[in-house]
Amino acid sequence: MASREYGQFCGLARAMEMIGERWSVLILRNLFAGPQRFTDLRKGLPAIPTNILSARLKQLEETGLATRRALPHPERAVVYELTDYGRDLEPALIALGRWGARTMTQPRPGEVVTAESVAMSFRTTYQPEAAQGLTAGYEVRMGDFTFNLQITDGVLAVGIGPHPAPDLVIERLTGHPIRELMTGDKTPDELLRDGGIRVEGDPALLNRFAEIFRL
Amino acid sequence: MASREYGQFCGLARAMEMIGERWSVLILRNLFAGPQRFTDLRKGLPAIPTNILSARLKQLEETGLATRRALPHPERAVVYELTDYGRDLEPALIALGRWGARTMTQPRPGEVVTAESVAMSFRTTYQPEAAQGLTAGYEVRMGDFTFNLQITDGVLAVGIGPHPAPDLVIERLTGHPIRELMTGDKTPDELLRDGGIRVEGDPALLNRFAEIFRL
DNA sequence: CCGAATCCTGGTAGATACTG
DNA sequence: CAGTATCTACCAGGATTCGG
Repeated sequence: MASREYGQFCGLARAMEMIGERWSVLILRNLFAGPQRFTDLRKGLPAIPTNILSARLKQLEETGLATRRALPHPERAVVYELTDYGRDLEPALIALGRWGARTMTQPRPGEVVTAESVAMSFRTTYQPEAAQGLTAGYEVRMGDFTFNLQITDGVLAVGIGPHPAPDLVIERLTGHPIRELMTGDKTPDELLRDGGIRVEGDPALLNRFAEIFRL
Repeated sequence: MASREYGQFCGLARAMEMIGERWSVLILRNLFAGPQRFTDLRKGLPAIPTNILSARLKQLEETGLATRRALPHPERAVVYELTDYGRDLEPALIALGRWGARTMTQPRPGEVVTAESVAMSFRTTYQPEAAQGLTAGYEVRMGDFTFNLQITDGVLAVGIGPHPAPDLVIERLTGHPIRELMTGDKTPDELLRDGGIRVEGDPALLNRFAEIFRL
């Protein structure tokens, strides 16, 4: 079941036996965006060899972190999705991602930005204290990617794709305004003035956004 | 620097590039117990090949998570210790260890219990809310291992070895009383009555202990 | 004795081709 | 679409050896 063992009776060792192999946590990260087909995972993990993806999915299923489900008839497709047990990894992955983000100044040559990694960065930068009691829906459009961020009574849910009923739409026009907003390099007003972003909806929610998602 | 890359501009991917190889996080876990010599690490990681330990330490040094330091003259020894950056991983490792501990009912055949893994389990089971404002020093003796747990204004520090001035000493006599205390399988009174443990010091702190460390 | 480096073997990952 | 098959390259495991 566990791939290779460490020989220690230790929670951390058990965790690493289950998710410590190459690619496992990135597959899990992508599954947090919702059920994914084999091909979706390939698209979101451009560098993964297909035999490895196969092997990892099999292992995640065996260890009870994900399930494999065949969609009903007309859609002849298979989807993988997290179990509750797999979903319980979220705090750990957020903590890891937050730690790893500290060395992320610029993309290295050859590095791509995927929708799932951006979705993850919304989770890692989320400041629950700054969103105390807030309920609001954001749609964030960044070139090819669109995200829906639903905050319900201070609890964040991130999805890929448009928001059905956003309170505020933030659209990237030029540069990296979302990142600048989250780092504090630029203020919302500056970005609106110099044309980096365009917004629709309640403008007060833009300032709130900059407080809630802090790098 | 990073061992093998994932080709994604993502904090989680960066983290896994730095600590995702086999044994890395267990080495880090052991370094949380304080500066360790090569031989200490070998003792705490009985199954690690020495060349791998060597290679990982070199990598941890290169990536800035640990430093290698030669002790001053009479002690001709080398110690490895965490940098601040390495220490920042603690929340992530705690979250991972807590998640992994859920499948830890019984040691599997061949699995050993090391002092560092027990020390880690005190960190993962620690409930800060239950220790609000508390300041107390515990010494926990479990057969070969002794731990010092210092809680200072609700903040926990775990060390291996005796406590210089404990407010309460908990000594294991038979069975697995500490685990039973932490799981709630037995109450402090039951354990005192049936002789599983012996305590010295403020007995009220024993009940507090059972609230603070919950599996 | 401590802290490794070296060597060999076997297993896991990477790249690509192929198939139900 | 969702994988399997095959081949190669690299990394981990285990034992031994070596220098300070």
